[in-house]
Amino acid sequence: MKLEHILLGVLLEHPSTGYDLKKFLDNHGRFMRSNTQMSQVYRSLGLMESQGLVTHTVDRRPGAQDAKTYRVTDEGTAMFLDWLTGPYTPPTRFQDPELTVRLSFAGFMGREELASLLDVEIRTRQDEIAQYRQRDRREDWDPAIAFDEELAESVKERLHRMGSAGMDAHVAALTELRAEVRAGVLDSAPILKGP
Amino acid sequence: MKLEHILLGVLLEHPSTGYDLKKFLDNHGRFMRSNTQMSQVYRSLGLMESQGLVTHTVDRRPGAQDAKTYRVTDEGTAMFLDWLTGPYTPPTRFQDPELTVRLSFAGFMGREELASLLDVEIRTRQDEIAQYRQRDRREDWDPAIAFDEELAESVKERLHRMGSAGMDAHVAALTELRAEVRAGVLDSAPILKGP
DNA sequence: CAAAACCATGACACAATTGGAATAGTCGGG
DNA sequence: CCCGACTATTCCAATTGTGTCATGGTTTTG
Repeated sequence: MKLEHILLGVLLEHPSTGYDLKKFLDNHGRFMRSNTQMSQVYRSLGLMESQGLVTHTVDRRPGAQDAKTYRVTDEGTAMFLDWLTGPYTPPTRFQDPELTVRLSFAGFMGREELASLLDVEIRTRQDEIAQYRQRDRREDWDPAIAFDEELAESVKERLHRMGSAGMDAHVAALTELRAEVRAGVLDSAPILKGP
Repeated sequence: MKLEHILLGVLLEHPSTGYDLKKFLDNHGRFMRSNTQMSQVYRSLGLMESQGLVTHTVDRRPGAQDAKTYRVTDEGTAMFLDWLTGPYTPPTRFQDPELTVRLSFAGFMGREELASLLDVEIRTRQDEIAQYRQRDRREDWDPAIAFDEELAESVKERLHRMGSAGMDAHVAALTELRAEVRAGVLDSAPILKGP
């Protein structure tokens, strides 16, 4: 996951200062990325500005330090959209934030794009489930130092169950979402926007 | 997650070649780390060897490329154990592999160590749950480009539910495991090792 | 009132990691 | 005969991680 993409997406929703972005990453955005430092945010922002992806305007705060509000340029928007709707290669670990990040910016996608993104993910994980359905241990080892085999076995067993259950839940939730989106694609155009 | 630690742990269970390690990371170890490249494995191995954490013996394969079998040295073992039983700082994202990796090597830990590792994780996540129990949206924005608000909302809603449910399941599973381990601590010493 | 926490930016630096491509050769199977 | 598995290694650019230093105002809270 590139920090760049996250930042662009957030800035597209509303222009912010570096500090705001950092706060976002610590709160709402905490599922997108672990442990982001201030310096990373500022560095990334500076870099992106030098590449013409964002610009800033100075926000004078009388008595306090000036704040810089960043917004995305047209090139930045293009680059973000290219990434967002571009090819998605599911990471090995389904828990990795790749998909979550993209889904967080679903508002910038078309429904078909979203649907096909979900399809790719779901297919991938279903294949994995099929492939690794049965817990395939590898028995043969001889650890060189003290090793509590009983403990190791029971922890691994549970880890495996946690993983499987997690993957199942993941697929189930995405499948539901996909169904919703598919339904939306078919009859959302004529649907009115609510009360 | 340092690749180094994973590699040391795996090598402690049984000596392997770089190629074997890569295969492990793609199969059994796929929950520990995404998309590991050959080059990373070999580089890491080389580095560790230069630091005296591992050594290799050449495994001559007549006609084909020699294979190098790596094993962990005493320093390597010490360093691994230091890390494994050392302080654990839960990452922001509970889905991050930090804990999984440590748990995968539970066989090298004592039961008390394992129990306290679990305690740290469980406490951390419970606090997070308490803190972010209610979905706190941030309504105020004005996206600069086309934005499907309805879609965004429904995806975010589901993402949030997936996250919460995942976290709950995580905590529940770890709590069960902890209970097992605690029970084990109390009456495992006198327990006999089986038939 | 004093300490802590929040608001705000940004340079600099080094280590470490990532992701990818390129290179080279054997062996077994279809 | 071609392809995939097996085995190893090197190089590079780009990112990340982490941390430090520097600066100084405002708000909350004990």
